[in-house]
Amino acid sequence: MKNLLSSIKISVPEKIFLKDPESSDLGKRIIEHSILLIDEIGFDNFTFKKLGTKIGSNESSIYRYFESKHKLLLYLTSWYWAWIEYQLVFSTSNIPNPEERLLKAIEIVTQTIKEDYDFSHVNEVKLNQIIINEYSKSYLTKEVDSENKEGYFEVYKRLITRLRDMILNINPEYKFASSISSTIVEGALHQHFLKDHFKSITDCSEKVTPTKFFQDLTINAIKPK
Amino acid sequence: MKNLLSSIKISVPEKIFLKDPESSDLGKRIIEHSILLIDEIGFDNFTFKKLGTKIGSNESSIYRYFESKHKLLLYLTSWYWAWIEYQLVFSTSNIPNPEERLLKAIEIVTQTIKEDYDFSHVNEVKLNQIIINEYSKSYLTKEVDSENKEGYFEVYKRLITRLRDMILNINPEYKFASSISSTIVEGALHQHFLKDHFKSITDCSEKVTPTKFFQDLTINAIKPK
DNA sequence: CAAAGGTGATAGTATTACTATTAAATTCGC
DNA sequence: GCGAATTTAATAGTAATACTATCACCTTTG
Repeated sequence: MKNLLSSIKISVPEKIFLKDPESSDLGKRIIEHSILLIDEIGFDNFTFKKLGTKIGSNESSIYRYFESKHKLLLYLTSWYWAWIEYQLVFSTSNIPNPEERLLKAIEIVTQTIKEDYDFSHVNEVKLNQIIINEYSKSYLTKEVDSENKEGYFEVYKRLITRLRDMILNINPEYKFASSISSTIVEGALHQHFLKDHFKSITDCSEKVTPTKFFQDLTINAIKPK
Repeated sequence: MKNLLSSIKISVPEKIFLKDPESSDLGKRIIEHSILLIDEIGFDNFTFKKLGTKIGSNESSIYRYFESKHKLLLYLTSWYWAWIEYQLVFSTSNIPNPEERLLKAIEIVTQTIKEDYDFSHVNEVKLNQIIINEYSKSYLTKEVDSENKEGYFEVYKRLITRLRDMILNINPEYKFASSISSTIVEGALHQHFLKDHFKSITDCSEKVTPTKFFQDLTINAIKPK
């Protein structure tokens, strides 16, 4: 898996960046260190000036790649979901049993990333933490609708659509296939957050994973009555 | 209901404010118009200066009530959840059947507020919209843990605990009572957001409510096998 | 070898999220 | 009803943010 992943290129909607960060050394350093810095100080406290200092480069140079820190967040989140989508497609394609396939898919979208896949300059463990802590901020804005039209959330929506199709494949009569899919993906991030900060309102922990919870929930919900 | 609600006082953790906004005319205007303004321009674009202009008062006067706009958001969200909790307790107390009671509780926490209850100076319809669009921002910060210790999220956690207890009352063996409760509350906000901005990944609409989805989901999940 | 593109350095702007100080208005205790 | 205390308003000021603009240098490429 590791080797295969290192050789493919994750593709992110082009309009998100001004200049493709994959196209230069500076661009890759921006991605690499923005992940480390956002994980460290949080997106709210993150600035291009601080990032410039970290990578020994200039604020103005970073603006040549991303027109704002918000666009950089959109880039990182799109990259993450594209990476998850790749894993999902790859690891479910050879499972013939629809229920088994769905369980695997739920595992992929709800698990904590524990291992750094060393996908070039991206630290996936820390990126996963950023998604848990900051993903909502990428769409909870007054500009969602226009940014959605620009296609900035395509990857995320496509991932949820794939999950939905696997559910409908098991039970085409289930009325809430889209809603349960979006609930699984968003809800898993939330449960991960709760187990780190609000333990009293989750059953999830190191032993009981969000994966188990959502697998159980989904199987019971979609079974024909 | 309306009359009853107008006569009780919703109580918010004291440490959230510097001076109780309920204690003065200016305080009430701050609450009233902050709801209108945040709903209008979004929390990110909201400033005390703009609010001051709206209410014909001064920025510095608002700082006497709240030490930051973040604290004001915590106040509004605590107020909202306390109000929901009150409705929950009130409207389930006389339902003897545990399953019926749970279904009612899910209805309360997942419904859209469509009617302005005219609870003094609070516009509940717009406050509900603010919760949908901004609630996550109140806890997705680097300061969650210390603010949690201060008790700023008590009301929210208590509400989820109440839901959990109703579920355990039906099936004490169900392993994920806390997780499903937090998923219902958070997930309902998310589904409301999706139906307004990302229609393709939800089944919810004007006709199919998040309430129906979560009632169906929960009943199937918690039934003893 | 010259032109083009990429990067770095510096400066500047409007706005934000506050703090501090003082003055004016209002309310309260007696 | 008056003086004291509290509340509010007005002004000014600060450090940081989220950029934009300009220019110089350095490298790559045709």
